Amino acid sequence: MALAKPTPSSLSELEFISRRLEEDIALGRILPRERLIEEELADRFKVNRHVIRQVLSDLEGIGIIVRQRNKGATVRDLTPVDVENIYSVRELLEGKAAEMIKLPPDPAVLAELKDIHRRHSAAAASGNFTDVFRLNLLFHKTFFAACGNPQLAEAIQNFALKAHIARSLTISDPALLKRAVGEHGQMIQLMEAGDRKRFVKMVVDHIIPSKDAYMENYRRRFGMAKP
Amino acid sequence: MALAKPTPSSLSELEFISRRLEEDIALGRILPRERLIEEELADRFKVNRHVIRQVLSDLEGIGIIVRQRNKGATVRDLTPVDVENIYSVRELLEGKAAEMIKLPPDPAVLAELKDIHRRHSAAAASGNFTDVFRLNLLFHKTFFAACGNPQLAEAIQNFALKAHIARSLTISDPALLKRAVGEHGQMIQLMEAGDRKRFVKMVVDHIIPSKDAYMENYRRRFGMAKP
DNA sequence: CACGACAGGATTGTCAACAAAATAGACAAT
DNA sequence: ATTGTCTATTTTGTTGACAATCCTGTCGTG
Repeated sequence: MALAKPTPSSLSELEFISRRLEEDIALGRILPRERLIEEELADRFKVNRHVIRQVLSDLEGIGIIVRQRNKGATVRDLTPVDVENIYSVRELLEGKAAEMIKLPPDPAVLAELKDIHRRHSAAAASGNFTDVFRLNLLFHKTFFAACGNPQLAEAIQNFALKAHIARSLTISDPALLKRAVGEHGQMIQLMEAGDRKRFVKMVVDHIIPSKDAYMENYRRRFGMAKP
Repeated sequence: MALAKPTPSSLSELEFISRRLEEDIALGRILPRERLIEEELADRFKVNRHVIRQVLSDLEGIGIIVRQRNKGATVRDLTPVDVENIYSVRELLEGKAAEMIKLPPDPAVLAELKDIHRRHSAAAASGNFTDVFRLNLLFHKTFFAACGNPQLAEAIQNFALKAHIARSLTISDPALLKRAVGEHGQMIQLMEAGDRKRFVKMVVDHIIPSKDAYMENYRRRFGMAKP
C-alpha cells in the first residue's frame, strides 16, 4: 500500500495528488476551513504549481474544497444541513444500487470483496488508518460497481467523497471503525444468502452511524442550537 | 438573451465558455466524437489557450467530453447502454426531488416558473432554439431547486447535462419540443392543484420521450441490433 | 503493389517569468 | 483599546515560449 510516486506521465500524477489530498482531508490531517496554498503543495509533492492548480480545480469540482478568486482554496466546511442533504442523496443512490446488484453475486466479485474485507479487517486491527481508509474506499467502489450501472456507481463514489469531509473529525473512532468492518462482513453474508430485503436495509443503514457521529460531534462543539 | 462577454475577471469567463460549449454540444453544433482543438477554441473565444484547457478539464469532469493524453478532447459518444444508465439515475433523482417539493409550492417559486415557462413557450413558437435550450435549462434548474436539497438539485443538473449529449441529434424535433413545453405547463398545474401522486409521475415521465427519441434515432442509424 | 521507416506539421503538455490581488504587520488617530 | 491606513510580503492569476507527443503523407524497398 505504500506507493511511491509511480507516474511517468502526469495524467496519473494528477490522480495521485488528488487522492492524496482527499485522504489528508478525510483523515483530518487537513481540517475544514484550512487553507491550501499552491506553492506549499507544489513543494510537498515536488511538482510544478500548475499541477497543483489543476488538482485544486478538480477537488473544487468534486465539492470537497472551496476556491475564491485571488484568495485561494480552503477545505469545505459543511454545515449539519449540508451533511443531512448529502446523506439523504447517498441513501437514495446506494439503496437503488443495492436493489440492482445481482444476488447471489458473481463469484469473482464476491471473491474480490472477501479479499478486500479481509485486508480491511487486518488494517483496522493493526490501527493503520491510512490503509483502513484506502481499503474502505476500495470495498465500496468494488461493491457498488457490481450494480451494473457505472453512472450510478460514479455518482455514489462522488457523494461518498463529499461525506468524507464530514467524517474527518470522527473517522478514527475505533468503535465506529469496528462496527463498519463488521457490517461489511454482514453485507457479504447477506449477499451470499441472497436475502434481498435485509441486504438493501443493511446497505442503507450502513451509512447512518457516520452521519450520527458527525452530528454528535457537531453538537458537542457548538451546542444543541440549530443554526 | 443575447449576452455579450460580461466578464471582467476570468472566473466567470470559464463559466461563460463552458456554458457556450455545452450549448454547442447539446444543440448538435458539435457532434459526438468530434475533436475539440485547444487553439481553435482559444481563437474563437479570444482567450488564452490555458483558459480553454481549464474549461476542457471541467467538461471532462462533468462527463460530456473525453480527453486522451497528447491526443486531445472529443465530444463523448454515448452508447445506448450509457444512455439507459444515465436516464435510470435521472429517474431516480428527479422522482425523489419531485416527492420533496412542497405542494402547493412557494408562491415566489411558482411565479418564477410560470414566467420562465411563458418565455420558453414563446421561444419554442418562434423557433429560437438557443433560447429554447437556455430557458429549458433554467426551468429545470428553478424547478428542482425547489426540492430544498441543493446537493440533490446539483446532481440532477449534472445528469441532465450528460443526457444533453444524447439529445443533441434530436433536440430540434418540433414535435418533441412542443410536447416538452406542454408538459411543463401540466407540471405547473399539478403543482398548484397539489396532486402529489400525479405530479411525481408527470415529472418522471417527462424525461422519457427524449430518451426514446435517442433510441429510435440510434436504431435508425445503426439498425436494430443491440451491440 | 504492399509494407514499414522517416520526415514534417499539428497538437498537446510543461515550465518559468511576470502581473495583479490580497493578507499581515506596524504605526497613527480617535 | 479599537479602528483605520499604509507598506511590505505573500499568494494567486496570466501569459508566452519551449518540449514532448502524435498524426499524416511520402518515399524507398522487398
